[in-house]
Amino acid sequence: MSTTAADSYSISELAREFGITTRTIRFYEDKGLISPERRGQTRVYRPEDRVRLKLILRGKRLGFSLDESREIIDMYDPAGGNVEQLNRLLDRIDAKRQQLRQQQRDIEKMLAQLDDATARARAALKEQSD
DNA sequence: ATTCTCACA
DNA sequence: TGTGAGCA
Repeated sequence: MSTTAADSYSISELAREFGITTRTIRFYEDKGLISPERRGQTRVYRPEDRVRLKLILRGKRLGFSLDESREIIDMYDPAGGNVEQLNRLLDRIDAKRQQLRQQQRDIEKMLAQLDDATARARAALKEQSD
């Protein structure tokens, strides 16, 4: 393992590992999703910070906002089975699914309107040639 | 190389 | 939701 010391990571190590910029990691901290320790001025990330970062990225892939991800991640209880957290996650996924379906309906309506506009424009052109 | 702040999309 | 610049 390329660890610096007692299971800690630097911001650049995490950035490299997850394919994001150090800027992004500091941004997440600013939004309250991660709270690394400080050794003087520099941030020292522990394994649990690394896990949180991984969960943030996972939430992003699922289409969750940082606020949504934070709400879910903050419920994680290292002890216990995290029943409440998992139920919250299921609720959020359900809401996201409904949101996507609504967007899907909206897109279909817009496509239909474009079809309509196309038909009208073509009809108008045809009258020119007649 | 790291931190912070301000501006910007 | 991030990024870039300029500073210390």
